Amino acid sequence: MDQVEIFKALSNKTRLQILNWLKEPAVNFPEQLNPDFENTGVCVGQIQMKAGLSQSTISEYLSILQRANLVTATRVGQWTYYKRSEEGIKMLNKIISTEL
Amino acid sequence: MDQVEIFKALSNKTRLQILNWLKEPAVNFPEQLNPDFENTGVCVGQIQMKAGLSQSTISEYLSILQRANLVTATRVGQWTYYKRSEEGIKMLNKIISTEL
DNA sequence: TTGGTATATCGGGAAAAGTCGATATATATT
DNA sequence: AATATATATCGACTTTTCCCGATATACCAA
Repeated sequence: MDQVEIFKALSNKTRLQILNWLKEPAVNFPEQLNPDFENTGVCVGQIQMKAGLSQSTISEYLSILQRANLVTATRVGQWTYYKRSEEGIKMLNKIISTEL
Repeated sequence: MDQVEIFKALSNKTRLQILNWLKEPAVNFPEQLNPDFENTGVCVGQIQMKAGLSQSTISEYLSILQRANLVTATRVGQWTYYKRSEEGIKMLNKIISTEL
């Protein structure tokens, strides 16, 4: 993954917020229906409602974050659950402290 | 300073390269004339030549990096010397490990 | 299989970023 | 004061990003 792409993914207020919200799903998405969402993540619709942007935009943003390895996606039935990729974020930390 | 602006500053290959080159000025800018450049930094012209983009573009890029607190500038005579702001970069590390 | 819901993808218009050449400004030299 | 050099700023054009609505796809339930 290209460093530039990672930083581009982070160059947007909404995408940074999403990453932050996913730190504490239970706090930020109290209306979550999926009982296992702490493990699986939060579905697109919930994130979209909280962000207040269109469905297509949020879907797009989530895939940008995914391509940058900042989140992972799990499809369960008709829902796609997204959660932070702590591994990818750790990698980013390493990049910044060594390569930057 | 807005986080988004910092990440935008880093979302460009040339700007990332500049930041890297400035880690080792003596290695990357051997034709440097200023005898004190290890302290003061490297002047715009040298960076421009190495990057191979126009003078105006590099001047612009350096001020983008400066606004993001990733480099500092010192004017000496007709030259402006730029160097990494290790402090700003440390701050970025903190942002990423705590706020992201 | 028909319809309903969740997400992804496509096409597009507006705004921002990339990049240039030309010009302006600041400084130094004569 | 006149000229030369280094850098900054301006105006313009192209490419990319932002964000939308419309449509397609995937899955589920009756």
